[in-house]
Amino acid sequence: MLKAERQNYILNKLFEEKKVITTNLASALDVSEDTVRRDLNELDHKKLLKKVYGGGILIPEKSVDVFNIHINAEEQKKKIVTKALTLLHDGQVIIMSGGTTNLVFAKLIPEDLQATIYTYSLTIAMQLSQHPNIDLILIGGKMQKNAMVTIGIDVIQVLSKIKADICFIGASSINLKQGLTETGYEVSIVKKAMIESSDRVVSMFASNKLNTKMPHSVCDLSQLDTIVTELDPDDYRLEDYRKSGVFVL
Amino acid sequence: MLKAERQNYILNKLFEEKKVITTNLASALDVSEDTVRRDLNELDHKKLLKKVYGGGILIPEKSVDVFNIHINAEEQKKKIVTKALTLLHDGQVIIMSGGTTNLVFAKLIPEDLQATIYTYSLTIAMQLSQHPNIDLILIGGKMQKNAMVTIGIDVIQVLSKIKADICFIGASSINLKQGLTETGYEVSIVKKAMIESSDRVVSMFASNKLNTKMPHSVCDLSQLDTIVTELDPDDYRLEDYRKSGVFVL
DNA sequence: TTAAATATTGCAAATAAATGCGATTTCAGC
DNA sequence: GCTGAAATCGCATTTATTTGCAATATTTAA
Repeated sequence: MLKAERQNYILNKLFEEKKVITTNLASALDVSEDTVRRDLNELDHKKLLKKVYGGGILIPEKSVDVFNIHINAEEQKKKIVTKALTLLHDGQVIIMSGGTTNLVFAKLIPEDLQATIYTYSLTIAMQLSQHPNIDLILIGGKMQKNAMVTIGIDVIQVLSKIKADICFIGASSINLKQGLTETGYEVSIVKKAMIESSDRVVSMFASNKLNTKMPHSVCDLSQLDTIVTELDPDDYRLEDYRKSGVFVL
Repeated sequence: MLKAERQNYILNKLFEEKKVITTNLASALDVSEDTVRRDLNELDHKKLLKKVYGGGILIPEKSVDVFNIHINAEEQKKKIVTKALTLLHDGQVIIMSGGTTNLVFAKLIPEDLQATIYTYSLTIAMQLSQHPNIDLILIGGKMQKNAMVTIGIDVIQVLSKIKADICFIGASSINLKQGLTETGYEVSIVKKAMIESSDRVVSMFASNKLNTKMPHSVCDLSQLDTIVTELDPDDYRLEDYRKSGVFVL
């Protein structure tokens, strides 16, 4: 029997029975336990099973990964969004875009805030569903899969009917001349609509987004009311933005 | 029994019952209490549970982590939904309700299926966003927070405009006289709308839902085309359902 | 085809892990 | 602070794994 055959047998057995036992395999395959262990080690190394003391088990589901959202530079983001918490008040109608910065923001929204929040981001909606006092409306539409947000005409339509007090908008890129810009066309359109529907527009982003540019325009700097970064508002890198009239938090 | 299996058992028990008792586990697993304690210590150390005097409990923050979805009796559900996979075909327009059974279904939908899927469940939408060939539309509306689904007039309105080939509908309860019934009024309304919009109605559920009843009616048995349980279609417990004309898979 | 290089396998000894038991300590609740 | 239940500790036993090594088998290149 070929080694490959043997390993196939082991994997089949594993799928059938959810586990394999070293000693059983050894006698079933009529090879020594050492050989079986070596096979198990190889398969484990190839991530085809998980070797455990006494045998092997199925690899713990990898498809649940969708729900395992990784937040880059979480500490920095916490610093940013904490500043923005002061902008929240009871009774507000709020629109939130997607992105992990907004997700961190959502996590830190105080338990007792009573507000209505619209979002088209699935992750943000899931996070906010933890807040008992928030009236949460998820804006539906076609899913933009990688970003876990809805996009398209349906989203625009809903947004056009809202009148919000404030919106929190993530940013791919910002610079003095073009203002906010986005990688994707569809997202840029949705963000435009968000801005249209909001009395006050707040954008939160890390300072490395400053003075960068993406293909699709969202809005001028003049349409932003407040920007929030991890920098001190007096930082020289923000000077030009302050001068342009936007409030720097 | 492998140590890994045992620890899995403990974790499952924990998610199901929110706590585990050392002595109970010892007798259920037929090992000494010391072994159980050692397992609990390991799991505690891996932050998979919190060991307390007398047993273990869910980790306080983990249990409120919205993104950590626990699927009860996953194996049973896999068995159910695997049967239903045969109902899928390229080009279909599909509506899916929420629930963990449908979530398991979503996970098992083949990579290469080309279809349009409508859902108002955030978890299902997130799961399906893994599938490159599925056109995914999330139906927006007010969030029903505990279930992670949208509900209300907006959902009904969108559903009323769809014409789907097939819908997959979870079930809280089913019995011969009242048909499908639900715990919540709002969800029952949404499910009614789903059924209205679909040519074919499929309900998947575990056999323990058979012959139970909840306050809010969804539909008669006659409106269901197919039901899928983990039982053999010939099982005597399904006999009356078969006789009523519904197809039992 | 043959010889050297390489890979696979089984064995034995050494090592490590898992488990249960008794003695002792800690804990929760009165 | 007392008491019984639960946890910890140390230890012995069992069981599984690792490692080095030698015997085969398989591949590679001349």
